[in-house]
Amino acid sequence: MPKKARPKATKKEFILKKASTLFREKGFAASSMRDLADDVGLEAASLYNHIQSKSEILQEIIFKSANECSIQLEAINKSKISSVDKVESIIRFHTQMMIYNFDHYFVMTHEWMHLSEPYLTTFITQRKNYVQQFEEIVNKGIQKKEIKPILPYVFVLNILSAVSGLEFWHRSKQKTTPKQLEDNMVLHLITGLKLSSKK
Amino acid sequence: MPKKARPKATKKEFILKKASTLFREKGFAASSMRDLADDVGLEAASLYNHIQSKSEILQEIIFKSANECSIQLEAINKSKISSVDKVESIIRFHTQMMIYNFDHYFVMTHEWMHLSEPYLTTFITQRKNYVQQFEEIVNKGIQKKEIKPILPYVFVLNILSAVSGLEFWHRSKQKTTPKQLEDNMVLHLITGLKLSSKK
DNA sequence: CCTACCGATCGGTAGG
DNA sequence: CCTACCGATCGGTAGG
Repeated sequence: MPKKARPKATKKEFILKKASTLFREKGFAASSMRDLADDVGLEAASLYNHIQSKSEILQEIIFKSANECSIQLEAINKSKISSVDKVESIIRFHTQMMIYNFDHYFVMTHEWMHLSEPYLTTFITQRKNYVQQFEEIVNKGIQKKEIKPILPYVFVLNILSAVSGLEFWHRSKQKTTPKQLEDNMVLHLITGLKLSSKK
Repeated sequence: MPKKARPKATKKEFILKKASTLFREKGFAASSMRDLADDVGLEAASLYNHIQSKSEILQEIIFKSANECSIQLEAINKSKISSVDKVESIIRFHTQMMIYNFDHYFVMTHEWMHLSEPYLTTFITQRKNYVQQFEEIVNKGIQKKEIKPILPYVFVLNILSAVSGLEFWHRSKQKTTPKQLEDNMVLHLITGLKLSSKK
């Protein structure tokens, strides 16, 4: 018989999952540990056998998504495809994150400001690096005449926030498949709206 | 001598302005009335001579922006211009809202879920109508072959959330003029990213 | 994992 | 517009 079984990992993940849904719906500050305990099916005090603090929960939710984003961008950036195709890959990747890790992704994009130090600074730095790396891809595309001369950060921020706005879709009846959604995101954000470009 | 002077209107507006900045920075739930009182330069209790409750402040901030959006959309919709030009007008209008009424607009898009009833229901209904009206413009453009066959709500939500993502720009050094920003928003969201459309 | 409880802080009121 | 204060709720701990 081992000294300690460890069902904690599983239970902790369950708590994190419930917390990510709760934080998305009510926001971090308006969510109490008693709310969370109700969702999990425990008394509030019992949560502290699995997690250290309310802050820790937010940190784990946010950095799980943030690190995945960073890793994916790195991988896309290294691949030998055109700049436009890299941008397309990033749009598809973010759209998928939003669809399949909705709560985590949403909490990352909307609640990061409630991180405590030093995590807040870490996150801001990580995000800044992410945006710069993305901008660099756009810049190279402009130099190679693949991409029109647009302000790179406008394009980058438009994409990142357009994706996080898909919450509406997610809440709604989902009459569209994830694939359709992804294709339409690419269609709009890369080729624009106009049918003929006579102007 | 009149029975009552009325400096209240001015003071209340000052409180609302301070509150909109505070709510944008910390979120509604994490902002206390003591925080707000500090910013305004009063004791917390004294705020209640000018406003009725914390909820009321949020309501006034949000519906001021929401009503302005609804009125503007109505006006644009009635004007005799092409569908694409209507969409462009809406993009420019929202970008301007974000630039010049940053705090109010941001609080509307990020904190509306903290409205209490019946205001919450009113807001959700108003927003739904707004999106539907916008979608209708896109739909007509598709029928008239001005706009490519895209899912209208994808396009509409992309635009609305892209604008609210410009917070980053707003916080930054603003090396771009508002006019440049507006033009780039239109450039991206209407004509896309690609230089040549050979594909 | 629960009961019992802590000090701190919350939105808001009484009274002047 | 302030002092003084209210009941409620917060994140978290002690002890078993």
